Amino acid sequence: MQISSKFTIAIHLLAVIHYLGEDGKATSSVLAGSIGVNPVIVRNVMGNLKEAGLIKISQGKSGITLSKKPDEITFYDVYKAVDCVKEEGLFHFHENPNPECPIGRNIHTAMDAKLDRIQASMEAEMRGITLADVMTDIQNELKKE
Amino acid sequence: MQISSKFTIAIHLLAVIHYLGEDGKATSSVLAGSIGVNPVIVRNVMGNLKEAGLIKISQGKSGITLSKKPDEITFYDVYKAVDCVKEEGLFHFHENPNPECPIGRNIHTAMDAKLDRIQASMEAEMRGITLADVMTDIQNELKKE
DNA sequence: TTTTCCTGTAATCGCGTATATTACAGGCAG
DNA sequence: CTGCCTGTAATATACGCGATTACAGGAAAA
Repeated sequence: MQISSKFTIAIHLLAVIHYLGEDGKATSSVLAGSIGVNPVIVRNVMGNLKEAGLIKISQGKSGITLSKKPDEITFYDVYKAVDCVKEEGLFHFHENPNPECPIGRNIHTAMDAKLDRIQASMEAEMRGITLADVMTDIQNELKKE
Repeated sequence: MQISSKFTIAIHLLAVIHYLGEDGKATSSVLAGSIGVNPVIVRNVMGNLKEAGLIKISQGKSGITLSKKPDEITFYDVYKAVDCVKEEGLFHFHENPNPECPIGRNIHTAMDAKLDRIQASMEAEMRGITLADVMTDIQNELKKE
């Protein structure tokens, strides 16, 4: 099991948009070229990011730009925007525990809060990492070249 | 995307085994009945838990027992035992970023450590929760009935 | 030792989800 | 107006999860 690549695609997307800057020629085809996936996937992810208010899209001979500064865009924002993990939560609970069994009819109550805590801890870590951190690391790599 | 129910099945399994106790008639069929899944799934999960040294299995007219005390079995132990999340990590990275693009050829380096940190934070939380915590909550629920 | 039940495991099936791909309608910029 | 781009639907393919059947082998109990 893995979290859909839509998440890393979205971060990559934002990084390229920021790198190209205001006047940049960021289109779904250009972005798809850098990321190595189909342009339609990029357009879908772009749609998610737009709904979440992270980017601005203009049509025609366009130009896609960030709506916020890189240090205001957290991994959590992106993760929520692309909706990789559904409402039911990160953990798939087996659905038919036996209510005739003392464990079966209480296992859900006993575990739900604990699973939520685990997921919350992951999401908290995500709130502490921003697009700016990624850009810094990329620029450090580029200097080495 | 969700983490396979093998994880919650495994916890449920351990809870029933502990509840039935040493002389308990815990077999894959009995366990499957409480959990509400196919016995073969239970046997596979049992195999994982056995490899990880969490339970002892004897064949014939059997009896499955815990190898450790409930407060020595953490969620992390179980999660690792059932191998829900593969070696490549929790996040699925898009596989073909373009090396001709300055972002494309550095995005992996820039993100890997960050993704690991997120996963590590989740796993750390898991180390702090044990089977004993689950048993306590279940017993509290049973008292209410 | 024989019987009986249980585990271990392979093979197959159905289903849902991820990603790719094609196609086309609609919108904005030049 | 024209050309390029986005938005989105429809479809195809691949893969993983869980269900199910089937059977070989082993250990306990008689």
